[in-house]
Amino acid sequence: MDAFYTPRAVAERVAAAMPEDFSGRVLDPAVGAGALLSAVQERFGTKVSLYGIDVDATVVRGLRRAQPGWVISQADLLQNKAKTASRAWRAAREEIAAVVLNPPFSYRGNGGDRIGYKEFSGRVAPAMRFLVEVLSDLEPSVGVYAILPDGAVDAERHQPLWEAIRRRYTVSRLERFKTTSFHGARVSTSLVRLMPGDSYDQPAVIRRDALEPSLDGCRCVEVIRGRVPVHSVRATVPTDPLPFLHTTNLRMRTPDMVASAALADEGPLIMISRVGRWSDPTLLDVGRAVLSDCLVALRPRSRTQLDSLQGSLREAKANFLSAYRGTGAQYLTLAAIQAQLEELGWHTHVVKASGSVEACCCGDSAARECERA
DNA sequence: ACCTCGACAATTTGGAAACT
DNA sequence: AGTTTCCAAATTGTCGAGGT
Repeated sequence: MDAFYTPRAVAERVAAAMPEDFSGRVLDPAVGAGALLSAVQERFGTKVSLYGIDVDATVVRGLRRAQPGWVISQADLLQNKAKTASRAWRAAREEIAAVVLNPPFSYRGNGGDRIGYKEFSGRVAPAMRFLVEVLSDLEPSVGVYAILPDGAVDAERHQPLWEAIRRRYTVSRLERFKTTSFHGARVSTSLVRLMPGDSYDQPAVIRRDALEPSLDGCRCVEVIRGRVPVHSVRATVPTDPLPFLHTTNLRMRTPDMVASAALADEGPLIMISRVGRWSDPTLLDVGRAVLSDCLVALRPRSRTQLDSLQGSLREAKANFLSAYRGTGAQYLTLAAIQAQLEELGWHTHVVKASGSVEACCCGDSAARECERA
């Protein structure tokens, strides 16, 4: 299990987020060195009683010695039996005012544990599993204050779970911490508050499929996620070489690698970086090239559209900048790219990399425009 | 001869307490 | 702080056995 304990400065922000007149029981189910509870104690003094749980027996022993006034239990929060048997958890079930939480983030890839919470069921990152453990068994009257990796907050596959949580809690992201806030790691995290009571009066996110398609002339654009990882290009010498384009080439302009023509996409393409940071869209105006899996290419239908698409992208720069998400490296999902483009009045059509150019996806009247263009 | 199902392979896609 | 690499689950494609 990872042990990235909460730095003092972060813990203080968590305590500061709690209401001024707060009092009652506070539980930290992943207490570690006790930084969060210490900060709460410093702010609220004798108005609070403090409970902690940790899986690490050494940590628990140390904390019990250092804080004789706290109730500290040793248990694995993800083991139902051990959890429910622990003194701290039982006390919290009886009555709890607030839960403070800095769960383990440790996670790579798209996996995670399959969990259920109310109407949600699916795979989630460990941090979310910790949060759900709390929510499914405890009813903190004031709320939950959790430090979560941005990936857990923003990941597409966690949205149905957040939806289920929002039905019962008002969820707010109170603060984004600096990526350097945790010692020995660079990670994007946020302070998220869950207050009992649903948050459905908050402005809902506009769903893409709820938007009216704009049919004023053809504004079709194909969205292509590159499919070739850099390492696979380095490992092979193609017999039919075409330029290989990677995020590094967006600024350098001149491709410095080649890959097999079988993997190439037909131009003209406007390329944006899927992973990394937004840089001005780069136009590849002639011929074909192979796209790295860190790039997304936009392919409009005609030269006039090419210009107007570039204009749209320039205009929407700020929106694209804020659409990048992630705990570590920032990235755009295909859905996020589509949402941005649709907002600008483009019809998007995700097509496979190195496939053939597909038929126009507009409505009938606009399709005729396309053919003329 | 044709359809269905399931195992396995290949590709696609989101994502990373990362890397430089 | 900005960026690079490439992983692993999810999804899609395919192939053959067995049923109709």
